[in-house]
Amino acid sequence: MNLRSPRPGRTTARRRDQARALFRDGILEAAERVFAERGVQATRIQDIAQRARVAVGTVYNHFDSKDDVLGALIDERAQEMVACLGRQPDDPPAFRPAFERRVERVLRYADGHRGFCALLLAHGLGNGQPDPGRVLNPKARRRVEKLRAAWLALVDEGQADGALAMLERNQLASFFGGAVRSVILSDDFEATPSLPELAALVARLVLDGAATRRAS
Amino acid sequence: MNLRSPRPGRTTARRRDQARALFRDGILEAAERVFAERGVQATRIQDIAQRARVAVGTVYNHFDSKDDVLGALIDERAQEMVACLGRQPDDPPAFRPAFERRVERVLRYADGHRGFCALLLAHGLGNGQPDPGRVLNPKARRRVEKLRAAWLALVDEGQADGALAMLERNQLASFFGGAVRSVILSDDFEATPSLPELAALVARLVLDGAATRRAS
Amino acid sequence: MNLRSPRPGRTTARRRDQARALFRDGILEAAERVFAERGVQATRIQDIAQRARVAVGTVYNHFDSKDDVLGALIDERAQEMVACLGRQPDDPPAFRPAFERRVERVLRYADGHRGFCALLLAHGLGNGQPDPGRVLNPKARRRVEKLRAAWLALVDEGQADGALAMLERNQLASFFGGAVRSVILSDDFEATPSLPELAALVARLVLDGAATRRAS
Amino acid sequence: MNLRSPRPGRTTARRRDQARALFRDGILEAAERVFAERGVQATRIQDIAQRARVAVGTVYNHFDSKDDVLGALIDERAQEMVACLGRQPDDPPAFRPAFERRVERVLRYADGHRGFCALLLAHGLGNGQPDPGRVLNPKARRRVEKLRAAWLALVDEGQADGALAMLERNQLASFFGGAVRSVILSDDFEATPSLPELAALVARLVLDGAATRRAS
DNA sequence: TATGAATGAGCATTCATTCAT
DNA sequence: CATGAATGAATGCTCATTCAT
Repeated sequence: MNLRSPRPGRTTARRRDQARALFRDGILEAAERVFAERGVQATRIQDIAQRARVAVGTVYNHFDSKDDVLGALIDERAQEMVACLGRQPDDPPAFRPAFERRVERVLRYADGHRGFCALLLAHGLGNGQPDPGRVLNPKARRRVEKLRAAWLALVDEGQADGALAMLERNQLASFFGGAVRSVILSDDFEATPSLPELAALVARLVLDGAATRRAS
Repeated sequence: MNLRSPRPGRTTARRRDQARALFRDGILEAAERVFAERGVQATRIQDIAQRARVAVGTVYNHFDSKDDVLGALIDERAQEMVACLGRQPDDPPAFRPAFERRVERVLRYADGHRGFCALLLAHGLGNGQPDPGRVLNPKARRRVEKLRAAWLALVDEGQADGALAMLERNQLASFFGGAVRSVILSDDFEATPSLPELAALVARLVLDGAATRRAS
Repeated sequence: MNLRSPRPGRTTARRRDQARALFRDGILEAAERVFAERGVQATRIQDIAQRARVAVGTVYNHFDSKDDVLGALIDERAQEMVACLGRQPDDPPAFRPAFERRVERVLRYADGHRGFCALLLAHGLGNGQPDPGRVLNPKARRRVEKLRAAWLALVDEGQADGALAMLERNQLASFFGGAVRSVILSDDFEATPSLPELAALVARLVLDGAATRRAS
Repeated sequence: MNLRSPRPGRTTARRRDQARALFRDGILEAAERVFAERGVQATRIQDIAQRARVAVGTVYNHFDSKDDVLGALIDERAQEMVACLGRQPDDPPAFRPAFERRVERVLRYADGHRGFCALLLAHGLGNGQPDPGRVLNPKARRRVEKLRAAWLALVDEGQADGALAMLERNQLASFFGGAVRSVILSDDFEATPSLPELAALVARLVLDGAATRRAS
């Protein structure tokens, strides 16, 4: 029963795994685009397959179901966004400039994945609220908790630093996430030349508010 | 063929119109709930009909299609929200307290229609951004422009008053809308005892920011 | 239980019957038009009602069902066509000129009811064949047997007269009916100025054939 | 993503195409029967699928819609009927015997597809008249123009040959088509033993008429 | 009796998923 | 493993018929 194909050598196996990964990534990338264009529910597996230049069956060779594709996509992308949001070694020590840098990284990431971010944030994922409309299955929802946690960690850091008012941390996290979401979704986002400037704007709005600064 | 029996008296006609309106409102209310629970796409006409204790065909006697139900719902509810957002005669003259009052009205409205607000805002309608995922048809999208306009009007008022910084008005409108959305969607929303307090929180965050106020 | 409305006098009753008949005829006339325009199956009761400027329920006050409307229509119109087809007192005694007169009457009738004739004949009713497609219910089919019988009677008469070859009578009846049907449905029918000429053409084709007459 | 496995060999591809064609033909054949039995409008896609021993979805893998099935059916069958109607190499040179042969071929074809012919001719397609009742969509109607053209060509041929009287060609084509239709639909059609005899009858009726031949 | 809104069975069509090749 | 046609449950919408007014 096992005579037919001698166990492939390491090299062969690795090559095969690479091929698998290529297919998988291709499908995810295609899914990201089509989801962004048409919306999750309106996207048919066939659309994803076509965009990935792959047969329908192939999608099912790599994912269990349509929901699984979405789950994997969120999983992967959320992880990347969490990385952007986290403090990095060369970030300035003070909260505010570090905050700007982190927001800037998020914006830069969103620049290449606006479609995904639109979806992710439109579903309330950007700030951890419940998912209105249950578009996501429970599995996928659990996966975005990491993102919510990242926002909370940021808030905690700011409060520990003394830079943020001691308001309820969930409220603050939502407020921050919502502000970033607003900017990403704004029509100006694509047109704006400078990401650092945009990050500074977010920081100013979020930290100092929109009111005119009282003299004195 | 024009042998019609004498047209029904005014009273009869009025009563019939009232019955019509009752059915229509019942369907809309049912739709609002089911949409909120299951999401627009996942909601079947039959679900709406069942919830409204009405036959499927009856839904189609009052609306052209599923999309039309959503459109009418948005139309009606958006109008109400716009009314909340507008300045009213007995609002205080100064911008900030008036702003709090207006936000409070929005929150109070959202309290009874959280499902709708979740949907409306989840689709980016709260601040006029493009609709990621095309869940709404163009007709419905046009209808929420009124809501966007209401936010813009509020911003303009604040800037004219000198209370708001002269930042880009679209950005500010998005920022305000996003903040309110965050609060409404937050888990704490239902638990919170006092709407005025919540409105004050929103106003503080949005106008003064989340940073600790520097002494001096 | 019967005190309420004293039995109406004869005059009242007659007037009411007249009104009933008006409604009934109006509906039938409307049905004839709509059936002809859209086809039987594609016609909705509501279409008939609208055309008759009557409520849907009214149609059901006069007919049992959609099929019943069609049945009554066929019944009435077939009777009229049978009358056209029958020999009348002032028809010439010889078969051929009488035949022309009878065909002319049919054509004249069809001129005002082309829609009905198209339908009737399209369903094989003009010459008694079975109804391909079972568009008609058995009841209605039985009703058009009268029309088939009229054609057969005409054939019998011709054969008794010695004017028609002794071919199978059903075949001949179908042949005659088909020829008339062809003319009625032809695009030229409406354009043709003279009905007698057209009747003569039918007679010539049907009796003498389309071949060039051999000199001799 | 273009990592396709080597495309299947020619043999495989051909076999697959054959399978496709088998399904398609099976569906068309099933449709022909069910359409004939129940009528086009009364036939549900599910009926066709069941008769073809195929799933509903499979019908839609081969055709766009119910109308498309009818269109394809007409397209295919009309083409075959046109072939029967056309002059063939070994047809006798003289018009009348050739005409008989051609009619005989049509009758022979109709013998195996009486259902289709009933439908086709019931819709006035046998001789090009307008379609009473709009049962066919425009696409399908265009497809039967070929059949009408074939009848017209036959008439032209006969007139050029001097065998047919110089009556209006459309009228003659309708007359010929109607006569053949009458025979096919007649109850005797199935019972008749000899197709050549039937063809001769049609020819006699159509060319020489039904009148008794006057002695000299 | 006329009216017209309510009803719900019925049907065309879609699309996630399977599986033979 | 890739492929893509087959599958059939699911769903939006229609329309003949009923019935309270």
